[in-house]
Amino acid sequence: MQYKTEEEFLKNYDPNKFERLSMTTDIILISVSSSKQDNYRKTSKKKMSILLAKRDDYPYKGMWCLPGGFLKPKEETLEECAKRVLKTETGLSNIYLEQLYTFDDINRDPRMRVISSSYIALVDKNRLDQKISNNASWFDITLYEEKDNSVFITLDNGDVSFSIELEKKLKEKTTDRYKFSTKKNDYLAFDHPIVILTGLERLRNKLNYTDIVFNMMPEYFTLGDLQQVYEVILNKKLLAPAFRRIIADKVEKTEKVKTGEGHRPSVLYRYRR
Amino acid sequence: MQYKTEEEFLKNYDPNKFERLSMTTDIILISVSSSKQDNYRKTSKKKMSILLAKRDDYPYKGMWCLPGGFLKPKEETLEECAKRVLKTETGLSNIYLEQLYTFDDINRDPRMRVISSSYIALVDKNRLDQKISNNASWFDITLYEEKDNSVFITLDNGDVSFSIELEKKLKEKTTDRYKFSTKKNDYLAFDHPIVILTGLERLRNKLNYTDIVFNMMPEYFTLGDLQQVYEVILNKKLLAPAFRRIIADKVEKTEKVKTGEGHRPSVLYRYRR
DNA sequence: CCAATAGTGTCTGTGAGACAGTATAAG
DNA sequence: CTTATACTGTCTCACAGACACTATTGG
Repeated sequence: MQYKTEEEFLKNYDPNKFERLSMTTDIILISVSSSKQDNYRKTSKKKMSILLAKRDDYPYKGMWCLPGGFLKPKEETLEECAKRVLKTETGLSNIYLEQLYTFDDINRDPRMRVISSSYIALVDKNRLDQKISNNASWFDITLYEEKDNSVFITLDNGDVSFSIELEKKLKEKTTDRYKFSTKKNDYLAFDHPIVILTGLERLRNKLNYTDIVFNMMPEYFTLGDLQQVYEVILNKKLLAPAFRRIIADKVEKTEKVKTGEGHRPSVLYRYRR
Repeated sequence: MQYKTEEEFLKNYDPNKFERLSMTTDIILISVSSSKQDNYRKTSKKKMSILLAKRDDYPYKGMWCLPGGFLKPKEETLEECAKRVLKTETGLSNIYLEQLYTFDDINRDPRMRVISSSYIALVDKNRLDQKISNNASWFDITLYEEKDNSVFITLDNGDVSFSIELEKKLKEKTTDRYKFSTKKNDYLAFDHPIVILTGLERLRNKLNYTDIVFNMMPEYFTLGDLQQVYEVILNKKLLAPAFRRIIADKVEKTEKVKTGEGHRPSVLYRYRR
């Protein structure tokens, strides 16, 4: 049928012309936590952690998954959907959010075709430690990569601890994009191991050329703390002088000082916007 | 209702539990073209171009848009959908493809809620110059950015030429992600000006830390050609010695030579995988 | 020979890696 | 005074920017 005007066309448009599907968002909420050491002099060790929720219904009942939810197509954008989920899980609404990737394997959800846009969210854990919803829990996450492209994710929430094995291969010779496939996983639902790995990889990359890290920091922090956050995300030790040179113009010194650590006090800095 | 097993749950699952929507893919097919100069001695000037299709139906009838199509949820992934579209438009099926971003403004399509995952595709234009479908056309694209964050896109297919004005602002203080908004546009359908800009930005970034550029090159090329491709994408002049140092280990010299240019012949190189 | 690009040699400045050294609190 | 971290000075090396220089072709 031919219409004369766009208005007329739209009035007669049948939205069922193309088959439809459901969409969800999955959120990788990342934070860095400190744990006190036994030796009173030593600084606290930092660990990266992500929030996981326990599935209390099928599919993947009893397994852990990234917080997420179905999109309400008439009402919200994907980012708004992600914000809604974050609000439910953490009580907070001003959390850094960034779209990561849209995962769309045909059988990634056994119920039906569901395409999921994943988001990275970064937060300073101290902002919400008591508020998270009771089906969710923080897991310390450790990556270990072998030379043969095996990748191991270890997750530990102090109560449960488990490992997942993935394989990493270059998708094209001419790109940086990796294709991950899960080799051994009895604990994480859906394609979430791959989502998590993709998210951590993005975070690692962005650390070097953005100020993204300050979304995970409190207002006042020492350069030692900041360096430890870098180290735990990049999974390698950095040298203090070089690190300080690099971030020098991103931070500003304050009058405050952090004392009581059993050694020389550390000046508190602030993010310079 | 409670089910005992996942199998039982799935058998009784109602896919209409969550409201559904349509998805599309949009493809930014990018290539670099040469145009002969009047002076026989001069090397050909290179331009970046993208493929646009003319809309022959509402909405946006008569305007230009990125090639794209609706996803068939039961049959294909987004990438397969993009490949299908590319095959129709160019006749080729082995084109570099990479997911860019999922655009999801609620009213981005006047017909109904449509979420679109955009893909970047790179090709050597010589591979397909005669094959493209007849509703599509290559447009040379030029970006011009003013200090006040205005961005101008100029598109020219030799027949039509038009400009679009956008505004660019940082989405968050702590990220590199820009938010674009269209200020003046009478020629490009949907949110495609923003999609294009996002795509070109991604391409520019990736040029520096991947081998992505070789997807746009023929098998044999001179370093001068390669440098010109870099220059047209980065929109700035490069110095030959520095450029050659940087790409030295990505390419390998061949026995072939390009002659007949009115000046010293140039050695042909090949991508070193 | 001329014009234009191809390709190389080398100086210089910047900035990261490395390491040694000084500073300072708690106990 | 010891221990552990905070913080700084400085050497070196790698490498990008810059520029000058040589090489080679078609006309």
